[in-house]
Amino acid sequence: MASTILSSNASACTHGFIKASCSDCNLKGLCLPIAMDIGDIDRVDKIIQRSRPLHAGDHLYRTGDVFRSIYAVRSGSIKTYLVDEDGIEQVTGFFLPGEVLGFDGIGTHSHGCNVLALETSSVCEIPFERLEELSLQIPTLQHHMFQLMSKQIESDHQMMLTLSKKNAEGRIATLLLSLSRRYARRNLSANAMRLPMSRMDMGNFLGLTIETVSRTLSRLHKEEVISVDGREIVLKNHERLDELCHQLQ
Amino acid sequence: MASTILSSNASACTHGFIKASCSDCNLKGLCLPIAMDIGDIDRVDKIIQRSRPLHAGDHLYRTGDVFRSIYAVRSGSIKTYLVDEDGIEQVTGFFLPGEVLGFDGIGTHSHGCNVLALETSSVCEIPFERLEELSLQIPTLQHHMFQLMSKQIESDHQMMLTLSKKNAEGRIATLLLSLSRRYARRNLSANAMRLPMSRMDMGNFLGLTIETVSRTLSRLHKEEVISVDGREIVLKNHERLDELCHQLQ
DNA sequence: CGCCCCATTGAGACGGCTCAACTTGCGTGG
DNA sequence: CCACGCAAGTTGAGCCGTCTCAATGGGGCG
Repeated sequence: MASTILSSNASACTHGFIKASCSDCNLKGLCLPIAMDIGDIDRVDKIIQRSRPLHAGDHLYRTGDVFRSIYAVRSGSIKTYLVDEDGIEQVTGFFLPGEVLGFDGIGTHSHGCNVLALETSSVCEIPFERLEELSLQIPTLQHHMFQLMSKQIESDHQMMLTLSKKNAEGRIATLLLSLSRRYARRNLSANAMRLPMSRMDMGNFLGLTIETVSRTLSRLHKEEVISVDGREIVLKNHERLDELCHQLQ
Repeated sequence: MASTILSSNASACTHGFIKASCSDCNLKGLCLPIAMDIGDIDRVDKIIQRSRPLHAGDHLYRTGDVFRSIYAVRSGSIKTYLVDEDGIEQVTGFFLPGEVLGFDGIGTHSHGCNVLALETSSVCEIPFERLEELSLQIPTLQHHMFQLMSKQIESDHQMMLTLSKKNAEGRIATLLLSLSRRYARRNLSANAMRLPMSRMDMGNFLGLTIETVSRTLSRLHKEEVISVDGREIVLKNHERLDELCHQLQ
């Protein structure tokens, strides 16, 4: 509950999408380089388009849409997912405020996945051609773009390890700790949180059925490692969760 | 067998690591942008370091090494893998001639994975700081870098789908078709190939045990979808492999 | 030859999936 | 206001695919 209040405060101050600017944004250390100087921040700020909020279930873009922009999440939460030829879906990531998405599709000029808001969310749209031009002029910005993409690749590789080697408990624990760390980075509680996604989305992302997700959360609750009430989660034993992360198969 | 000869010919003409240059290299359309003009290719060529070949089992770099360069494979084959705190390994990719690796570690300034030659291989080392400088001057080069990283991200996401949703046959079929397409791009046979990796590496990459890999290959052989003789593989029924790729769980 | 590594094959165990029943919360409409 | 339907989540029982453990075969090399 506490975290809900905090996060709606946080979004309140970024929701004013007429006046908002990067230099005022409390997320700027996350999506832009910390070391970037104020003049350069303003140059980036000028190309960014702040649109009205997305509602839960709204698509930001879909597979095959022309690639024009990347996006920074300002408030809410976003999931990205693939749909293959047979309609099989794979959730490929969850994105929280301060995180940047949309790097798929630079290669082919059309987006390679679907992107959807899990709750009311707002994003900053960054037209990619203009960002490229600016990156030619601002070396730290070019470097920052490489960094963001590099981190995405590293985290995708960690996910491959999770999917390939861990059992159900390890996968759930890994996701919970990842969310916890990402909330903490924004000075929100590392322990109490409201999950932005359904059991279905968690299971899909982690390669598990919703029944297994549900059973695993119940077991962790019974063992007092976490406490679960619907989407409200409290992490009660980080050490134990860490151990579970390294559990195999 | 035929493919072995072809590929050793291909490496013969790139192995001359004293005179080799990007403009002579028959892989240049793969690792450098096709549209790049000759003068710019020469500027890239000047910063590239061509070192002596790696032998099977040699590491190109290891987790924690200072990040200085990215690498283009000229001949042979390379695997990248993570090792987590408990020593669990996860193979995160195989790289063939013309493919570029090493994008991990831009963010943290130290490499996030281990990289090892599966057979005698040679690589072009591209010092990253100088590449960044050049990218500021050559817009197509900057764009190409973004494209390469974007494609890496997209293929990692496909891998997440494979690991999360497909059964053993689907995973094997997906890997075989991926290798086949990548050989074909270099004008090698799309059907007959020699696998560069052991069953162990295949299994590790695909989240399967070597026993399951072996059994699955044997079954596909018996059903005449492929023919297997150790590491020599012939794809005999691409359509059936395609079907298997979409098989679930 | 004997050793080691890699691969293959078989038998049994087990984790997560499938199917199914039930609960809970929420929005709609009588 | 309650009845109803619907979506999301929980829980149980049984099944199945892959893992584990173990034995065996073959190729390269000292």
